Amino acid sequence: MAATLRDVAQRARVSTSTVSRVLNNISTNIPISDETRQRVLQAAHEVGYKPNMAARQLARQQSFDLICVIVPHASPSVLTHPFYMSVVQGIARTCQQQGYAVTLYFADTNTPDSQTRERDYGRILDIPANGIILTTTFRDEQYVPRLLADNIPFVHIGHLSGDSPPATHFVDVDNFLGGRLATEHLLQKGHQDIATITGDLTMPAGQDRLEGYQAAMQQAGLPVHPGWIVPGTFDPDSGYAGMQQLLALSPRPTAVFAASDAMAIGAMQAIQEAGLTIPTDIALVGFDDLPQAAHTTPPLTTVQQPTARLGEIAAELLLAQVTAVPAPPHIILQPHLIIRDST
Amino acid sequence: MAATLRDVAQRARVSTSTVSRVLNNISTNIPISDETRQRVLQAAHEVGYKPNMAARQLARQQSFDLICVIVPHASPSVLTHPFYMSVVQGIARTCQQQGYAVTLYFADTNTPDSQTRERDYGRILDIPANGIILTTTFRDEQYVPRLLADNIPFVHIGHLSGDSPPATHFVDVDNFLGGRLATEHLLQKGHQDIATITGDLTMPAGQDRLEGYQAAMQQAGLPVHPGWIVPGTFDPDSGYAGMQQLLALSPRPTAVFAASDAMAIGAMQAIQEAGLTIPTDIALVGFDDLPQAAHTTPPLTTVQQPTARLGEIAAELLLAQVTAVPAPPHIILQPHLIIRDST
DNA sequence: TATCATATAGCAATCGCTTGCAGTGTAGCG
DNA sequence: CGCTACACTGCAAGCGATTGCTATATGATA
Repeated sequence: MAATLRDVAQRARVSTSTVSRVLNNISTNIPISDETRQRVLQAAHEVGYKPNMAARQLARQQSFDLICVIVPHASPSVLTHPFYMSVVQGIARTCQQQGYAVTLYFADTNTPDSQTRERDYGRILDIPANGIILTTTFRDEQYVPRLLADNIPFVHIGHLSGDSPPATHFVDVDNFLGGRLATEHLLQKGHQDIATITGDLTMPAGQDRLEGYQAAMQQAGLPVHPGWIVPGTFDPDSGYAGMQQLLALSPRPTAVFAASDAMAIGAMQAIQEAGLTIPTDIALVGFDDLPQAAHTTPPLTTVQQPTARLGEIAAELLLAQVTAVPAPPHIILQPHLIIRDST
Repeated sequence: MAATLRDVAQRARVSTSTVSRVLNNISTNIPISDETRQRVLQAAHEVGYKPNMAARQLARQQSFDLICVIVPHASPSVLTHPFYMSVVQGIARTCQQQGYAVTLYFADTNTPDSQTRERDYGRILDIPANGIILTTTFRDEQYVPRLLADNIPFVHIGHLSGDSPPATHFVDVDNFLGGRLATEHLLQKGHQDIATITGDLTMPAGQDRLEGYQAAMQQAGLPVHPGWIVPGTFDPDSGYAGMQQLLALSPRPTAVFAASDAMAIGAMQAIQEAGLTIPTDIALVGFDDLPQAAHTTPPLTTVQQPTARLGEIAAELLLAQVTAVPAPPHIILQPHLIIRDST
């Protein structure tokens, strides 16, 4: 229903060529009289002309390659965003280098009813993208089969839970290893009574980090007091609450592994409010290496995820798929420990 | 040079229609023999076929509307990102609601030579966007005149320095007011010896916040000791360094207004390392209300910018422009003070 | 007055893909 | 054996904008 060049041309009583030339300002060296120009501009404005980008691209022989990144549009948990920003930046850098533009689609994760999902999925398909990157913590089991069926290239950052023979291309970090590294570091510091505040256990990342913790404890031959595993949600508030719960315990654990920096920061607050000091009274390890982790008091020991690299690799895998270049179906990145003063 | 449908068709010895139908899988209910399907798939793979999205969009009569957001690709200052993330989210929400997709272009701000700029500008124009949003702290005086000349709809978040009769559409927050609010709050708390760590003074935001501080001091009839204005860069390290500089002063200021939360956090570190406490020894106000500001010890009093709103309004102004709907050329948003425990 | 340069504007082909409709071959049915 | 039905495949007309080339005024010049 949108007005086309022809509509404008008819209204201005000129040809479409003329309209095109006017609207593109001074594209060629063909001169156009001021009077005609005004008439065209006027007409274009009157019919509310908006160029059809697809047609323009086609005619101009410009290529136009887009990668669509699906990110969660979660209003509350703002603190988790540096992760996405960094991943997106990694994706964008790689894509831009190869001449692809990147579009972000914020999918509604707050109301995960199937209707909303359906709407989001439709809108995503309306985006003329060559490929799609699904970001982590996206419980999109609903999307995956359809993308597969629709034959649309995509890769997933983070992998699906029960996806043992992985049908999809993905890149992920080894969260299990991360949890183990954090715990082993605490063990090396001589701690035995090590508690953990877990992430969202419905997500593989949360689950895997917990299992890493458990594996390290078990390997050290140490028992895990049942009260030492307190569930969190990755958010600072849950870290705060979880820590208060741990502080009430007796004997009190001497060290805590928080499955996210956000929770670690919340935990710090709780510890300091209780008049205890870090790391003397309680040692603390986080996970993520958020930018602010280096600027807490004391600076936080944490497990660093190569977030930008995650994005870069996701983009590389996807572009390989899009251009039919052989590439491994999935890659798992190793996190590593950043030792600061909280342990 | 890319392979087209016709190339595939010739290779597979079928018509383009058949190829199209195969590649779109099961689009219509027209059946295709398995043998043909295989042959087509094979051929497509061999010539490395990649669909031309523009042509597809055009033929399918799908509209395809894009808004391009230019954001700085600054490797070092990761801490400033929550701002952009929030702004982008505001933009995306609004755009998506109106059926526009959003693409991010990370422009290189690290090497601001004109060659890089030129390359970036060209690439941006290659993106088939209906309009462009330039984010703040972008010193893009180079872009603006060209966008104007090329007749491309755009709005700027934050305004250009010497742009008194504003030629461009923009949305901004009142940084001057923000600086004044912060300082006045400190004055109300009874402080007289108030120092400030400024932002990057080459940016309007940095300059305006400083002027707000100065205005408040002057209005209170208080002198500003020359050493009390220490220059920073918005980054935490500069806050740390700036604070050390202030701590060495005697008499020492009793309150500090840091022109960004990031710097405030750096300053906190310096204060606590010096064995002083906040707010008893030194009161501290930040600017931005980063997510982590609520989780520092003590929680940081700060000036909140309506970042998401900034993005929303930028998008609204742009879409109005794109669709030729009348709208004000620019809007200025009011920041407000969030009082926590650091004052 | 004839010729020619110049300024404007239009014609029509083209970009690569989709899709309604028509065409062909084969099998099944009476 | 003739005819209908079905399974496939191809033809060709668009989709909306761009642009090289041609056509028409208009005035200047010889």
